[in-house]
Amino acid sequence: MKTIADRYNPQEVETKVYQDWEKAGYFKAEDQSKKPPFSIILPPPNVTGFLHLGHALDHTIQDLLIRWKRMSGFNAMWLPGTDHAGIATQTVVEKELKKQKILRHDLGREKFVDEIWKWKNEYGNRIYNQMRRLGDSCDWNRATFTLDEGVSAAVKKVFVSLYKKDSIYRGLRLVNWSGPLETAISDLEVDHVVTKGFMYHINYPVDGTGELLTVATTRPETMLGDTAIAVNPEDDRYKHLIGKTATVPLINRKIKIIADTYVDKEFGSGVVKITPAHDFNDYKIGKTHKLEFINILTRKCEMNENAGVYQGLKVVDARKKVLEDLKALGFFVKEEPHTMSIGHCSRSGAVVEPFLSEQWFMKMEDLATPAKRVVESGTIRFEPESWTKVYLHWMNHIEDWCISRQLWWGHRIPAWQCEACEKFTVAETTPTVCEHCNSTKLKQDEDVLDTWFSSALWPFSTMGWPNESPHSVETQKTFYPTNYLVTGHDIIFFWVARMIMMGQEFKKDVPFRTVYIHGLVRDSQGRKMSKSLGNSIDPIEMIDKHGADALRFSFLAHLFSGKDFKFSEQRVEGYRNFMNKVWNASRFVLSNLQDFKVPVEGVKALPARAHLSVFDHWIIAKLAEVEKQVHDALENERFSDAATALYQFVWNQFCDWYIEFTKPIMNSAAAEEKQTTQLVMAQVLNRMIRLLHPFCPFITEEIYTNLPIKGQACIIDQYPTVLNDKDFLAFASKDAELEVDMVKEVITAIRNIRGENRISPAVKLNIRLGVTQDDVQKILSHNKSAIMNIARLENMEIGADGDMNKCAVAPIAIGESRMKVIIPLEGLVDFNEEIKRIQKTIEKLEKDVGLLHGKLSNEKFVQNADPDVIANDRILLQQSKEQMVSLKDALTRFQ
RNA sequence: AGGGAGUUAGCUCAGUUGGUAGAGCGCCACCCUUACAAGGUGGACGUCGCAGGUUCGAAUCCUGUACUCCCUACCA
Repeated sequence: MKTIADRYNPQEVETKVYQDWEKAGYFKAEDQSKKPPFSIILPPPNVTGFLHLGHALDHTIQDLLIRWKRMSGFNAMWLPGTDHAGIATQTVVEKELKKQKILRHDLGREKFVDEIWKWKNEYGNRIYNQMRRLGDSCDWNRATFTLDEGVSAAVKKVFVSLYKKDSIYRGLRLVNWSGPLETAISDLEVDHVVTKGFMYHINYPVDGTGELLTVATTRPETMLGDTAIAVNPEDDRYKHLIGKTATVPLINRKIKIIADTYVDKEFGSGVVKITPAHDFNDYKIGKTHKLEFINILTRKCEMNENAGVYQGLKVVDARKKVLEDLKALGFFVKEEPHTMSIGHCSRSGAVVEPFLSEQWFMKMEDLATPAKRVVESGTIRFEPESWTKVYLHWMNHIEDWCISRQLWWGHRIPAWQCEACEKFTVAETTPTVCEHCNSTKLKQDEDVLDTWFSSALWPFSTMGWPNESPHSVETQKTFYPTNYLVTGHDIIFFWVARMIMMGQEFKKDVPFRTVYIHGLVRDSQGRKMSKSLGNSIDPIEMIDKHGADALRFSFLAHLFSGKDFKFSEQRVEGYRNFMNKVWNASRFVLSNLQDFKVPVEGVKALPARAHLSVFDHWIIAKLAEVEKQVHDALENERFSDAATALYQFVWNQFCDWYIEFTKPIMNSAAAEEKQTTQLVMAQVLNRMIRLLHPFCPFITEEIYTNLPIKGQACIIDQYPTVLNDKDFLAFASKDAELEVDMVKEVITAIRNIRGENRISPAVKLNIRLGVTQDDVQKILSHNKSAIMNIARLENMEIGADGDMNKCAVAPIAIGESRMKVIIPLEGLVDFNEEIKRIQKTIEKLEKDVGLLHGKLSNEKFVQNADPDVIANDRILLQQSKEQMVSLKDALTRFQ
């Protein structure tokens, strides 16, 4: 038998343990198996990214599920992957090249994309290796990248198929535009920042009347693109001007004065300039009133030829110049401070401009209908359930999705424009002739697809769809739909909803059964983790310092139904301590099994009932309890309940009591009794370690290797449940629970008196247990040595109360049993502390008695309350009264 | 503005059918008791946001209200 180090050192074991798992192939799932399938697809992190705490939380939950199911006899498959993350990756590589003074456009598309591939090949495995540090038990053979050939084929097939049924179309629309990146970006990539700016009031002369209309705007430079002025139709101040025209200062364009209820009479001046090509609201008005759309910006967000003399200026400079000129020409009225929220590009930091451009769109309404239905019907369940409403609310207000991006990194749109007829030919393979005019002059669209397009297909594209090879077919048959999708609530719309739609459309089935939504990881004060705040924490650093198991456990033990997770290193340290506790408890057991004869039946070996100590029966009862708690909690995704139940079993039952109770048996008892306890101890530890494994896999695997009774490896050994463990758990005993509770109460009472009277643990006490009931006397004398050992006693008498003169007294009542712990204090302490202690107890009892008496003398309570509750209260009242009497008596003995 | 969530100990949070409020951390005191000082034992600390209502009884159910957070859309 090996011995293990006296302090748990995660660094020493984690790498080795992980390599052993991987070498043995325990993470691999079978395409075909007699075992029931259980599958999870990992939300793919950015291929060039680092593992952050959000991933760590997300992965810990998934790994817990996978390991639990794997141990529970399932063909558990966890499919890892990485995302090409269009904008993010392109930006990173672009920045790197800039350091070498190389610009993207200098390289050209092909060479630049080659550079990104180089980057991907160099750093693409970094995050996988970080995942290994966390203990992720993914089936690495199935690892997929979003630009892999198979996934690309799926993307093309889906695009073409949706285009053919008119669900994908091309259109001129206003989109969020990032100037530095020269691309449209999704709403997800826009950060709204509350900014202090100004509201500028500007006069527009009304043609022919000599009147001036004062408009209020935060963006004076956009007046160069104005094509109307709008007022509220009910606004008496301006009613007479509706239908007339006004002149835009600086560029002298004649524009209509129109009426629209969108205009708020109370806000600003009640007059709004309309710039349909540069504002989302104005765009809508422009559409309804059929206004002209004048674009005044270039793709780099500089002023274009429509801006006249302002051409070439950046937006902010144009604003300055426009204001100067307005002042010079007398059109400027005033400026007022104004707070507004401005969209910024999350990648470049630049202000996002609404920009009119040709883009590809996906019609969402038809796709949304079946996707709503599967959630409404409960085929897909959100956990926590409240996200269902959020999801449906969004689906009911869904808008078409701009799927094209003006980037180079990503899935290029499979559409070819004809130079002759300008129409598009959309196909999975490069077409040779235009399908409209048979011209051969075709040019592929320059744009790539939004990253979320390929993500939407992820649950089935990773399983080989649409390839029809046997492997692909079997994989899909076995593992689709998956069981869980685990992710944060920030991407429900961008990802979860779209996967559901695509699953329905192309697989005619949901992509997953349960969507488990966890909160986002924040710092200990609840702030977002960000570089600028300097509060971000690297999970790898946490693993280096405290071990992966401690990090994982700290997540699982504090994961409360979808709430944001406030991370604190202190808490990780707490669970590091717990890991050490597990380690040392195991060490204790192993050191006491040196002479243990391993039964040939191994884990099936059962103790001979006759020789089981009451403590053995008791710990098995507690084990049965925790097995049930853990199972119920995991089945209901109450991960923190499971973690907490295990924590308490290990620390408060196994370590605090069972180990202490067994010490005397190990040291002095008869060989037969010792052997039985050894067997129970080995069996309980074995189960405890297996129960803990999905939560903290490394330490448990390492301990498991050293156990005398064990299977092949903890990771694939059976997960204990009250069902599959029933033979062993049959040794649990209710009587033993009652008996041990009694012993624990007595010991606690003695410790309590010791503590409050500050009697040193070094002082061995002489005590008396006042008991009149025969059966209670019997139980206590049975357990005399245990009590004496643990409570550190010199002598212990059991019998009548005797002389309680100058004694500390603690009454105990368990069920029908009554006893008193009586400790003579003469010569040990100053009595004042004990008098205070007793007085405090009496006060508490008086309060209780008053309360209970009040309740029980209330006729309505007696009439209406549950009989059990009444009976219980009656017993409590009687007990409290008895205890009060004996304590009052004890108190008089000090005078 | 619309939608969602929350308010319980100093901090982070449990509290499943209403029946005298719990855990971990932190704090205080005492202890190196032969697995563990990353430990042990004991202790202090709560008007359950506020106000009503239902009930014999409310942290829990109902109504109102204050505050906080998140999401979506944002007023030119």
